[in-house]
Amino acid sequence: MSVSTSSRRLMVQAQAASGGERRQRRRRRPLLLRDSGQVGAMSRRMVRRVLERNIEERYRAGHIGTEDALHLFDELLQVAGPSSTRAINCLLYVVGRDCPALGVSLFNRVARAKVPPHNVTYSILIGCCCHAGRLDLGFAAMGNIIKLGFAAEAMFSFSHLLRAVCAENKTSYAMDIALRRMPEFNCTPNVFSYSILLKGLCVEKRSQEALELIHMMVDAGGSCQPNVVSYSTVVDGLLKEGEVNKAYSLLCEMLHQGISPNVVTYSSIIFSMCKVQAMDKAEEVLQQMFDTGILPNITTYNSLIHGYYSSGQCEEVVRIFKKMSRNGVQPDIATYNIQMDYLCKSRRFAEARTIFDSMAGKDQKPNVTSCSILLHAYAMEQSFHDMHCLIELMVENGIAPDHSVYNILIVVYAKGKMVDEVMHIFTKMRQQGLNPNAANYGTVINLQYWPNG
DNA sequence: GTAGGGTTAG
Repeated sequence: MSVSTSSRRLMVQAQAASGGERRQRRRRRPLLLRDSGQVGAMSRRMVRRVLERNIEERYRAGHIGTEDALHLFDELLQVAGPSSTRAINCLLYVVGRDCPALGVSLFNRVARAKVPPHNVTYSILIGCCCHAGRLDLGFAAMGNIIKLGFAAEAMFSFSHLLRAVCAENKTSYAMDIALRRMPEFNCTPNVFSYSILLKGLCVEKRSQEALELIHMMVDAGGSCQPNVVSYSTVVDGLLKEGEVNKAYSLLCEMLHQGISPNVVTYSSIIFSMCKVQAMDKAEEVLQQMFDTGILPNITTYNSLIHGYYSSGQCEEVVRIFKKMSRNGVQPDIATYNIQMDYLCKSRRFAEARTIFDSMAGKDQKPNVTSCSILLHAYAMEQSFHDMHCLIELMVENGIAPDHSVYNILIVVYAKGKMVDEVMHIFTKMRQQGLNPNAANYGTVINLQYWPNG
């Protein structure tokens, strides 16, 4: 399957999403070439060089937004030549980061221009395909990389694919790609590739295999030794599966290798302790962090806040908030969501709504999780009017429903034996590119609802 | 241009 042909639908979607942006962009004056007469006066090559240098400098300084990148892309493509690859990569990366589907469509324009394909350009393209949920296009692009003879240097492209394959819970397949196929192309997996596999195994609750893989890395004794990310990933996986002793042994192995735990390692340990409401132990680890000069961040504090709420120790939550404030750590969206969830579970819906409404003012716009928490509360109360208003608010603010939101709606409709509505939810999910998950099917089965039964 | 920790549904 060729990328340019099979991504046509994606391009149409991207262009529709940008609201005919391209037409508007053409009408705007160029950012750098203020007078088209200048183009005639200066040589094409000189214009190109100025533009390329400007783009690269602004990119390095982090001064290019998506809109700017789109305008600069139009300008650069008019004069682009073989030297433009680096500047084009900067622009593709910026656009693809915000709107991956648009990144794919820009790549197709690059492919038609007189700019030779480059390994980095392809890796950005593959990243866009994967983020747009089009792994098929990502693999098609990898086919092109192999044909062009870039495979040996395609580490970044492989990383994108490995991550996307693992995200589909197909870590065994990702392992086959990394450990068998990549070496066949003389592309040896690096510590990033291994970390992706380790994380994939842990997510699939195969942390024992992750442990074996990390030991395999050590035993191989090559240049690809596990680092703090690899170890923290597996320690986290083991703890989440309740393998506390194995996690502790691995931490000792890490220290023995001369690798010190960092804020992520500590936060992961604190999270596991909070999860089982071992708050005293979590506080001991927190103190150990301070003693070793590693400062907790908002993720660390959120675990503690959640732990104290779950164990009904609200006064301790107040203490943690004060401690956070003293240490200059601001609450983030997850903090507010944890608070809202606690309030909703205590049936204090109005207070939860107050937090929800105040979030935007605190520069923390509610996300799909915030909406899901509130929607669930309304569903429990059978407040259909509030549910309806909240869904409208989500649409207005461009917050796409996720599995959780749909599940709440499935429960509501299934409880009311509203067969057509339940089927409609499943259809809507698929239209949005969301496959109903085990929880969604489980909901229907648990409610003894069966469309043809 | 690639990797790790926290919040929601059943």
